Amino acid sequence: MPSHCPLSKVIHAVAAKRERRKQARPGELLGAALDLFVEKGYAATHVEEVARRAGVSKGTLFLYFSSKEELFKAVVRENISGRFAEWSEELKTFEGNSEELLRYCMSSWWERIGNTRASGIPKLMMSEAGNFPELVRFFQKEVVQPGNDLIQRILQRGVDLGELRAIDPVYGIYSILAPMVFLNMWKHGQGACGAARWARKGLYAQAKCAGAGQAVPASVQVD
Amino acid sequence: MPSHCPLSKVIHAVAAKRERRKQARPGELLGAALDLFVEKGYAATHVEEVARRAGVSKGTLFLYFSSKEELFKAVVRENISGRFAEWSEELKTFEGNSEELLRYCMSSWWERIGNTRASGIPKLMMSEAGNFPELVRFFQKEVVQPGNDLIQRILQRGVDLGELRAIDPVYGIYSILAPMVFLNMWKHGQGACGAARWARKGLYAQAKCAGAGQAVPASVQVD
DNA sequence: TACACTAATAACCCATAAGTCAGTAAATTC
DNA sequence: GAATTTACTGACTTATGGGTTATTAGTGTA
Repeated sequence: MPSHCPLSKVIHAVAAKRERRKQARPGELLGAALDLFVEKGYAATHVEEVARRAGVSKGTLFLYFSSKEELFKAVVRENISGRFAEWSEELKTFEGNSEELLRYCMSSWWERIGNTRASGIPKLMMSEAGNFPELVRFFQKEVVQPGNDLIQRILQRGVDLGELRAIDPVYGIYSILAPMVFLNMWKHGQGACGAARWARKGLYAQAKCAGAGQAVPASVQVD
Repeated sequence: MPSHCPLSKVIHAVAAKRERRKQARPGELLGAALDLFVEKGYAATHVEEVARRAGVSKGTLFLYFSSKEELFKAVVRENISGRFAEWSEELKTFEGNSEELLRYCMSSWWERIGNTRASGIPKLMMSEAGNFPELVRFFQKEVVQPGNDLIQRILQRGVDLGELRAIDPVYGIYSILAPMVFLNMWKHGQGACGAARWARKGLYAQAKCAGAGQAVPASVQVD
């Protein structure tokens, strides 16, 4: 390469010139943010890195999201709580008995959240909640509470149809959520630490023992 | 309070004057560090706060520990890996059958680690390992590997005495560790996030189902 | 009381990362 | 094609936190 042609110039020539794509930016930023939050956690993810991965500058990120916290909330809404309305609608019009409905809900949870990048978010919340109380409040209000309500409606529907006995609703919610949350923690804990690897076979056996093996589709590859 | 007597002077008078206690410092610093690491995680714990809680300045902390990383390693050695030698000795001289030995080991693990502040460390490692690979290497070498070896020796002893069949050692180690690690994650995940609270009853049932209910003393209060 | 030794401190340095803003250039309008 | 709008940038500010060091002061000895 001739000396009058510095490397930076070449790189600059290759790199895309600055484009104006107002429509696409938020989605690209949310995608990059989800990747990094799940991979490194909330505190360890830096907004500048998110911006870089989305192909924009840090300033541009703050043009679309007013703070790191708002960025995270938007990620959660896009990937988790935003899905609840859809489910709620499906529940209203579902034809079929309670067993079918429960199977359907578990399957679609797995397809839409459990088996996607978004499944790292609950693990992140459990790991870092102690340091970010505002995020806990948000997550509780936006995810935990609506999720509980949804399950409770499913159970109530079963009771009303005479298909389920009138079990303590709290216990019913636990019974459904425990294996789901558990599988999630499991999935995202394993790579993190050698200690987790100890527990693989044993924990999977426990999950199956508690019924998760049936509830979650066969496509679940815990290993 | 008269104006010639500023508050800072009063506080200074009440605060202990700077004492020279070379013997006591390391222990006090390690204690404070353990508290904060378990409560807030590795990254979110600041050395200055550790020093303050131990009643010294930040400079003094670095007099006894060369870096934050060394401080953390010392905490792990003091509270976890340091105990292994003791156990190893006990194992050599233990009189009794394998069932008694296993029960004894589980009980003493619970007393010395599982039911103490130190039990938060494995949870911390699983949460933050992704961001601190050097700590993972350390933990693997100093805790995971020796722990595995210890259990394997116990199992081998049982096989040699004709009390246990020659099970796949990897599987044997899993079977013993899984419920222990699991209970630990459980214990330290619950306070952190609302999501954890979903799983309480369900997970405890699973732990019991996998045998942890027997292995761990009745004093275990998961709630 | 004087002196030597060293535990302890507080002010400092430096790197990092969240958030800001004045300026730049791509689109759009006339 | 000149004027206007606005998506975008990168250098800046500010705060924080790990680590260093010159100085202070407690303690033991003569």
